[in-house]
Amino acid sequence: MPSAPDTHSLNTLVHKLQSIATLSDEERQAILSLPARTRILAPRQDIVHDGDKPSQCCLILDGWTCRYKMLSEGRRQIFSFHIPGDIPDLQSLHLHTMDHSLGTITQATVAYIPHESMRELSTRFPRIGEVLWRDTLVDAAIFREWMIGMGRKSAFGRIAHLFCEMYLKLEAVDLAGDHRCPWPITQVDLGDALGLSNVHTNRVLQEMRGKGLISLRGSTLVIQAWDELMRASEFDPTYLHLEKRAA
Amino acid sequence: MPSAPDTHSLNTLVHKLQSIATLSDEERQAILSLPARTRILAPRQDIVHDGDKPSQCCLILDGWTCRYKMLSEGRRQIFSFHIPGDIPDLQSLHLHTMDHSLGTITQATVAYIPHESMRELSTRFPRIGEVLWRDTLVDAAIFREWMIGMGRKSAFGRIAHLFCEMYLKLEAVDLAGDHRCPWPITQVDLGDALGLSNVHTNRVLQEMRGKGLISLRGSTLVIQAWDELMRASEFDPTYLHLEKRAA
DNA sequence: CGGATGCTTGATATGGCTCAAGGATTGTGG
DNA sequence: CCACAATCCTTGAGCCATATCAAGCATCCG
Repeated sequence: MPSAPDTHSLNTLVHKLQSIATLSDEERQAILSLPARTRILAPRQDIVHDGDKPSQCCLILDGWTCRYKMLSEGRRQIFSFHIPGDIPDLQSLHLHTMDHSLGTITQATVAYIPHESMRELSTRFPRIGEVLWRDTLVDAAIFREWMIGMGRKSAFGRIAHLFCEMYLKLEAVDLAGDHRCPWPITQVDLGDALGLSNVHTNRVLQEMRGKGLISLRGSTLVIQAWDELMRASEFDPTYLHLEKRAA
Repeated sequence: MPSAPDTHSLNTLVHKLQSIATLSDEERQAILSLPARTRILAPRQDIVHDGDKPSQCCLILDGWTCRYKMLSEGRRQIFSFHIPGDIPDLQSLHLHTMDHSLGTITQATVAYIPHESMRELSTRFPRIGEVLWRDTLVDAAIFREWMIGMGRKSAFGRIAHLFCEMYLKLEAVDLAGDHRCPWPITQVDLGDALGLSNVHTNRVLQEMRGKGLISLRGSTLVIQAWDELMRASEFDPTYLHLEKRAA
């Protein structure tokens, strides 16, 4: 019996999970046979809204999404950016009411997987349950790292740190390499993620460009001075808990 | 066969888990038969250190602890405060290297439970595994809420929000009531948790006292104006995902 | 009673915010 | 392929919330 072709949409998930853990052939097959309904969503569109009680989770196949919460007077906090392979609302499996929203940044292709199927899978293959749990724990580790930035780092350090983080996350699922990656995040989004105003975000980015540390044009980020950005932002990738590191 | 007396140290855990989920008698019994080695630790002492690879987790029976990370030049970020019933390093079950430290705030009594026993328990009682997973998800929800504070709220709002949060967490395990709770957190700790200097923390606390919103003396916090603090900090307890709410 | 720890105060400095406007890109419909 | 709208980026000026530095005071505990 031939295995599913590499274009199978759930391969995206297998690939991602293998970046943070090891799976057996049997487990891989089990994941690939999950039921999934695929949809294409426009940019800046909500997938799940604060207060919802979802009965499915959402696997990102293409495009970027973010989790965020709106406050009074139009203030917004973005908690995380998500890329293909991520299940940004995996937590809804065990926290039944959403305490924040999930929306697209770019146009995005997503696969909806019923909670019921995820639960069955975790019961039949406890190891997969553990890996999914692990994924939500890595999410939490990233939250903590953002807290360090917002609590104790300069705007420069926060932005540099996020560049390093997203680059490694993209690289782990083969969406980046050579210190170059897609960057569809606007300066307003970036500010809302890092607790900065758009004006200040803009000025720091110009400083980075001026010093030749990065180039950021046409939705592509090039990290020209990786070591310098890492040093300046006190970036240590341990918290990403990546299992396999690129060469 | 009589059930374990209420003084059984693992009752602390059962009590806490029942504040965020429902357990059957059988599950309760299974938790109570976990093996645990109990120790008393001095204040300001590390329990697990950044970089460790623990083989057990640590249930708080008495006292307060916090998770934190040290940065260059003595800067520190505290990620969370933990109280009796919490297992602050539960994540080490699936993230094998600690990316931060766990230490005591006050003198504390802790019970060490081997990872192996936790894994067995989760396998024999998948429902308990789910509840533990859920607990780590609530942790992450609290991280997100702190991110909102540090990214988008004033010092006043952050402190007020933390007061509301800790009061409800303590109340959920019967350690607070009547808008009064223990508060062993120094002003330096509070600043390190919320991304503030100790000087500014002090001034905001005085403002709160001056306005008659709180009283904070001798390690006891009294929230005199609950509604006002909730309003000013945009506090909405949904993110704590408490199952049973006090009357 | 003395040392340690934590709290309070004043003075000064600054990183980042707000407001406001103009310029550059990008995507879209004709 | 152009024109226009929408979105995003950039710039300047002024200000404020919070940081830093430095010292003295209060409280707790052995």
